[in-house]
Amino acid sequence: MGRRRAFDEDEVVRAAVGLFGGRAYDGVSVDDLVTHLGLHRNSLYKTFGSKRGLYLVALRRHLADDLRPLAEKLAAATDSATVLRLVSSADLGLLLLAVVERAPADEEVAAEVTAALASLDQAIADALGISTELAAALTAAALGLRLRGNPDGAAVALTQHLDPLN
Amino acid sequence: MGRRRAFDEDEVVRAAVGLFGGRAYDGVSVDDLVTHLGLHRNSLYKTFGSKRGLYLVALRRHLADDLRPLAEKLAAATDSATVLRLVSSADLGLLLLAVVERAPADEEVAAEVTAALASLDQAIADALGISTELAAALTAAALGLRLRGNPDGAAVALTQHLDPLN
DNA sequence: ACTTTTGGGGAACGATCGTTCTTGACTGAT
DNA sequence: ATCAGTCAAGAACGATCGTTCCCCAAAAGT
Repeated sequence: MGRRRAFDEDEVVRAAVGLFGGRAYDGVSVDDLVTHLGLHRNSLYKTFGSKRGLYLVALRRHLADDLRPLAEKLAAATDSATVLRLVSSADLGLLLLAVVERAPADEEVAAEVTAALASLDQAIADALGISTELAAALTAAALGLRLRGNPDGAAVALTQHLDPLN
Repeated sequence: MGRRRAFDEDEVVRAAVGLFGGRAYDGVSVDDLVTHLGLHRNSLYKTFGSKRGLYLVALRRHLADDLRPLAEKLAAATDSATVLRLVSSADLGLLLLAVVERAPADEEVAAEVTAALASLDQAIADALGISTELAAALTAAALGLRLRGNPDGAAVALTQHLDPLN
């Protein structure tokens, strides 16, 4: 019973991932969300409870859609060059912003991204047969490269000076 | 002529570095600034023009006070382990936030942090006698470690698998 | 002593923030 | 045909945002 929704919840969440991944949490207003996601204010609050609620759903979706596939691709990697290339070129804008900007202010976000990064570390450690410490360092290095916009040759130069590791 | 200031501009800017380095730009309100910096609203606007003006001054001060000394310490470094340790343990909270959160929205901030990171790269390249590409990768890796809160053993594990480089 | 200049105190501005309310349109079940 | 329940449209809420105004206090120059 009742009227049918005029918006697709999946599309809305994906679009929210794009918006929140592009600028800071406080830089995205509810007006922005309503305008760009194509749903009404009421529907937003009915469906997600609050702006933060939508953000959390978008973050989890980002991790499920963009991070899990990355971890699966990493499982097939056999050297650190591939790992660095895969991680630093992945679409992880929202994760990066979440780590730097939201996690310090929102412990639910902090728990989410900590677990996500840990699973990334584990995937790398398993794929290359290395320690989780070293895997965590590789993840960190890749995120750092991503953060700097992958300066030309940096990733290549780094892997050229890394041991075969495994 | 005129009345003397009841606040120390240096102290105010340093305190602003601390505030802006602790949470996102939009997460620091003018009320927060006025309360924690110990100067009046009027004085803030008289002295710095706007919240953004104070932010820019604080950012430049952060780079001058915290990044330049780091570059000087780096000049004495002879191996990548020292570089990673120095950079990843430096107090670069504001720089990190600026890169991830403000630079995409404020091109003056973007120019500032790009130049700062480039000078860091150059200092590392000069100290170790390596290419700027590799130095940029080291900077990125150190920032990534810093971003993850320097997980135990990660930096050590990474350097153990790096060539002597030079 | 008087003027001039600058800084601090505090209220207030319009704009925008996230959120909620009211109303009416739509649709499936009775 | 009627009812119950969901959604959309849009105005409006109080709170907070960055910024400005007015007034008086304090100190330097004449």
